[in-house]
Amino acid sequence: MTATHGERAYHHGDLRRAIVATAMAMLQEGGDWQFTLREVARRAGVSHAAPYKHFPDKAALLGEVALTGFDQLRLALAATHAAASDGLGAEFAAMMRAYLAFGEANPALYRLMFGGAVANAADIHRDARAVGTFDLLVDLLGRGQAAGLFRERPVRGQAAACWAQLHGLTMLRLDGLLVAEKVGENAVDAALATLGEGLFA
Amino acid sequence: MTATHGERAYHHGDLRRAIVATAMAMLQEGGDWQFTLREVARRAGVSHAAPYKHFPDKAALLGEVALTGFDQLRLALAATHAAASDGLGAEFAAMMRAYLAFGEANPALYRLMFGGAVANAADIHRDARAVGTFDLLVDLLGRGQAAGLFRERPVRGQAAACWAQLHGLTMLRLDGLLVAEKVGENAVDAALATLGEGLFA
DNA sequence: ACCTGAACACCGTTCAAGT
DNA sequence: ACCTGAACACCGTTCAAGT
Repeated sequence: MTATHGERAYHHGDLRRAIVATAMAMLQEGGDWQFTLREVARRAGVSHAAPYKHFPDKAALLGEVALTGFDQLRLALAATHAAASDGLGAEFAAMMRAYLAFGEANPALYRLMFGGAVANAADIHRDARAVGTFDLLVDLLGRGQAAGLFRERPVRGQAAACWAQLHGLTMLRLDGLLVAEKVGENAVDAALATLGEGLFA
Repeated sequence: MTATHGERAYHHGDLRRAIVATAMAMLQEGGDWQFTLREVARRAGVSHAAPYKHFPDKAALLGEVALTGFDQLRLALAATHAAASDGLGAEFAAMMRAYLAFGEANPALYRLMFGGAVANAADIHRDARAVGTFDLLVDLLGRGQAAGLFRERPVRGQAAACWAQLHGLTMLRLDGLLVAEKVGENAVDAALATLGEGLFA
């Protein structure tokens, strides 16, 4: 009411952002990424038709949420870079841990990001916000090779190996397939050790 | 009509199997695993309520289909074992290739198997039909270690590393994230090479 | 024993109409 | 410009009723 003169922008100013935020919140609560567009609208306090003024369809909202997830993942990985002062080996280990921690902390969001249900998955993943995540790996491996820490191999291939290992571990764990009884204790650590033996010079 | 005396077992004998087969066929056609229970019934030539006489709900059918997929995957991997006569190295390479080929040939089915939409994913993946797939890897790595081909490490940890790498590569490729422009040519081969450098003695 | 048809509560999406 | 309410075509699921 202190704004220009009583105008309240109809609803609350930025419904688009509110919808994305609501969807993100719902992903955290239920472990399921299968939220419903109508419930998002309900929780945002608008009619079920309102979201269509901001997104062409549900898949588009899923895509926007996925990109927000990539933003968070990229920032989480970049933070380990900023905090690393014990050398490249420690920085590498911290990045691996940060990736796995993100998947464990955001299971539904992670599934959504890679689940193929988003609109034009190919386009989403070509987006700079998603590609940037991969580039952090490429950069780190490149610096590691220059320092003699990693074997000299095509760096994007090494990055693909790291990414696939991290992604595979994350997904298998979300599916409950890395339980100790089947795969042994500390399967994740063992798998990362094997990856390391292939990377370190 | 040559059967006992004109009785045709009402529909066609084994609706349960027909439903699973129809669902599998639909997975192959559309690249999408989001088939609808009503359409499965339609294509099987029964009412939309009929499947409920054989499955408690849709998730149960998804689970049955997923297990059928694990049967196929396990058989595909076991076939490489039977055909291998050029030593363990070749057998290992053949198994890696067979796994990746399965994912590429059955994208929707593969997504369903690991997508978390099935009923009680944890139970499904504890099923012998699914665990057997992993055991093939464990067995091969065990024989390889005994022969001095692979480094001596806890074999289930090595198997987890292989599985995660294969699973990650399969999923990332299904998502279109391993395109050459971003990750370099032959990213899959490069990633497998890095895995090999961590495994081979 | 196995299947059908109508019914219920829900979706995603569209569109004329409201402010 | 932004949102609502009713409407349409679809789902998953249930249940009395048919053969």
